[in-house]
Amino acid sequence: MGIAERKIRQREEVKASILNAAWKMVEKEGWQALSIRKIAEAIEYSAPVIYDHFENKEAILQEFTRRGFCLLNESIAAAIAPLSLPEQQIEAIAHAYRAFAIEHREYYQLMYGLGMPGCDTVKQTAELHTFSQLLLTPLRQMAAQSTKSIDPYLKLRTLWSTLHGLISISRMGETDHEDELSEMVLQDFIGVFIAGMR
Amino acid sequence: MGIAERKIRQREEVKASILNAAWKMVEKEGWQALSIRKIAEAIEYSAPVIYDHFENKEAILQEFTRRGFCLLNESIAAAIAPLSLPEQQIEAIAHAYRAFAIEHREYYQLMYGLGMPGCDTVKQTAELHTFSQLLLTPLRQMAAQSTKSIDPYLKLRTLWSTLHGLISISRMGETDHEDELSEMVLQDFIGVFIAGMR
DNA sequence: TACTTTTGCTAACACTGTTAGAAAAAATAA
DNA sequence: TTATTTTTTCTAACAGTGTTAGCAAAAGTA
Repeated sequence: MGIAERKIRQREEVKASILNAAWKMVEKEGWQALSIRKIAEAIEYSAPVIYDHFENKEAILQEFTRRGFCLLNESIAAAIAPLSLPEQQIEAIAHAYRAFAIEHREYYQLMYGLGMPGCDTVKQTAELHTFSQLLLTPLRQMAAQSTKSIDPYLKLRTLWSTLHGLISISRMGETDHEDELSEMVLQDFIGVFIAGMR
Repeated sequence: MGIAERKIRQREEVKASILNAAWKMVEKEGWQALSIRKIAEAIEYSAPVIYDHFENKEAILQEFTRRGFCLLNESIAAAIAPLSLPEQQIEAIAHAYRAFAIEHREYYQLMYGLGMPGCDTVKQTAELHTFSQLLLTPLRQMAAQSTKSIDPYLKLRTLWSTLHGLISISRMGETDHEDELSEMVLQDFIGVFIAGMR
């Protein structure tokens, strides 16, 4: 009986179309404008149908948060893959992080709860662990090579904080050339950060 | 005719009670729970009265953002006042910033649009300029003393970014001892940051 | 064809910010 | 004091929001 399979397939098609429609809306009008009723209209179903696929609106945002971190992890993984020196890897991570935040504006906004009621969602995202490990590996290598006594977790936090802070502050900036400025700040920070670990 | 004066006084009493009621609600239930109707109920007026004092809900949030930056600026000014060495001042600023974010959780959340639809409000806050100047002064002094060629604006951004990132990332952390960790990260960063400017 | 299950819809609840227009209160003028 | 004008404040409504209960229709099974 392939009928059960078809039902599952159709179910997942609807689920995909929900996320699809939601994403289109976010791209056009931002997270604020996203509403269950508008998604329903876009997929040509009534609003309650959405609750057969997602527990609530939060769950939809959670799914996008997860996807965002997946994309970010892939970006970073790809950036460090061709490099072997931990210093170079750290620099590559920083640039990949910034590039992701600029390229995938909406994703980043949601992931870090900037102007959204999805702030508590992040810590429940499993992909965050992968992200940590991705940064931790080169930091551990550098800590091992260093003459100083260095805590890789501490450095992970410092690096991550500055990267995220850089994006956040840059986003609320007034000037038009925020991108160039953030590029320079990043370059400057990375230099000091790596020098501080040697 | 003291009657006009009394009217103005009464008007401002109502305005103050709006902000008062709003703040109490935020302290108890967070920014998400703040609603015009609930404020109206608390001050024992009908909802439209609020629009005689504030253009819209955003304007109320804007006012709190302004107040938040005032408080932060005062905190920082008080912290650097007894110190003369720019290095010490920068360190004091960093600790004052962190202390403010921890002590005035809700203020900080609003000021930087964490989980709130008041993200665009920040750049319209005049007090932000004072804040910049407060950090810029010791950074300029250090840049002048340094053998290197240092851009104080660049360093301002780096410092601010890391401070804000530190708070943000720490807030979405899972562990209970986030405060101790952020304290250590801050200490570590300040060391590297100041060393990098000498 | 009759029965059962799944699916999807309408209608409603309890909210939200915001505005128009009427009613009540207060201040001014006669 | 009475009449008029101005100011203040309210009720009611509009257009939304997320979410749920319960019914009708479609689809699958016997």
